[in-house]
Amino acid sequence: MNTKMMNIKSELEKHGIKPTYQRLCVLEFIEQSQDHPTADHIYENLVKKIPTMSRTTIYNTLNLFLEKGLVVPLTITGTEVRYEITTGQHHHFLCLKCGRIYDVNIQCPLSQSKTVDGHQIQEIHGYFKGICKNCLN
Amino acid sequence: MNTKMMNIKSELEKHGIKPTYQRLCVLEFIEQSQDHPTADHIYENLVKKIPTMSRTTIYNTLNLFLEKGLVVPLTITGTEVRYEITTGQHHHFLCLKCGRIYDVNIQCPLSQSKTVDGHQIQEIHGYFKGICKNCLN
DNA sequence: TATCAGTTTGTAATGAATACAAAAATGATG
DNA sequence: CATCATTTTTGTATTCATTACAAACTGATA
Ligand SMILES: [Mn+2]
Ligand SMILES: [Mn+2]
Ligand SMILES: [Zn+2]
Ligand SMILES: [Zn+2]
Repeated sequence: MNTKMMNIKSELEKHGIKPTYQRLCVLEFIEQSQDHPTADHIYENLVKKIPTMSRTTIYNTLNLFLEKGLVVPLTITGTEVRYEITTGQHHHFLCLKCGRIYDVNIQCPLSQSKTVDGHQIQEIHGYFKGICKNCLN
Repeated sequence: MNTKMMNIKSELEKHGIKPTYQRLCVLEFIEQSQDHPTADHIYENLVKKIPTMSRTTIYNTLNLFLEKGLVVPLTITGTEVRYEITTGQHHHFLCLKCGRIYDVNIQCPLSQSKTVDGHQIQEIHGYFKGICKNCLN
C-alpha cells in the first residue's frame, strides 16, 4: 500500500471505521473527485477495479461515512444525493444547463452561527442555481 | 366564487394560466399551507374535496406553476420536493427530528447578487438543518 | 478447527416522479 | 344545437434512486 492509501487508511481509523478494501476505495474516490459524485458515479468507477463491487456496499459505506461525519450530503439537484469530503464551509452552484456543481467560496456571515430563531444548527447549505460561466458562452 | 377564490383566479390569469378548478384548488392549498407541502400532501388534502383528483394532475399543475414562476421548489430534505409560493427571499430550517420546515428570515448579503464567480444566478437557497426549538425540550 | 461478529453481495421492495394514451371538458364556429 | 379541434384531466405503466433483507464471505479469536 502506497503512502496515499496509508493516509486514507488512517483517516478511516481516526473516525472509528474499520478500513476494508472497499471503504478505502470509496473514500479515495470521493477525495480525488472534483465533482461531488453520486452513489452511482462511485459505483460505476469502482466496479472497473473491483468487479464484485455491489451498489449496496456503496450505499452502506456512504451511510456509514455520513454517521461518522466523514462526508457531507448535498441535496442540491433534488433528484439524487451528491457527496463530498467534510472540509471547510463553502457553498455550491448548480448549472441548470450542464449539471456541473461548482464550489463557491464566499464569506457567509452565518457560517459560525450555532442557532437561528432558537433552532440548533447542525448543517448549513448554500445552494445557487443558474447558468455557469462556461455555458454562458 | 368568494373573494379569496377570485384573488387566486386572477393570480393564475396574471401568470398566463387558465384558471381551472383543479388549479385553483392547488394554488389555494399551497397559499394557505404553512409547512411547504409535497405533491402528496396536496393530493391527500384535495382528494377529499375532489374525489376524482389524480396525482398526475398535481404533478402537472406543480410543473406548470414552476414554469410560470408561481411556486418555488425546495430540495431541502433530499427525498422529495417541497413547494412554496414565490415570495420575498428567505431561508429554511429543517428539523432532523420532527421533519418540520421553518421559514428563516435573515438578511442574507448574497440575496441581491446576480452572479457568483462569473456564474449567472437564477435561484438562491439557504438550508439549515438541525434540531428545532420545539424538539430541543 | 469451530465459532462468531462484522462485512459484502444479490435480489426484492419502496416510493417519488415521469411517460403515455384514453377520457372528459372546453370553446369556437356554423 | 351539432360538430370538431384543443386543452385538461385521469389512470396505468414505467423509471430510477434508495432501502430492506437475507445469504455468503472474511478474519479474528478460543
Ligand atoms: Mn463542495
Ligand atoms: Mn418558506
Ligand atoms: Zn454549465
Ligand atoms: Zn423539530
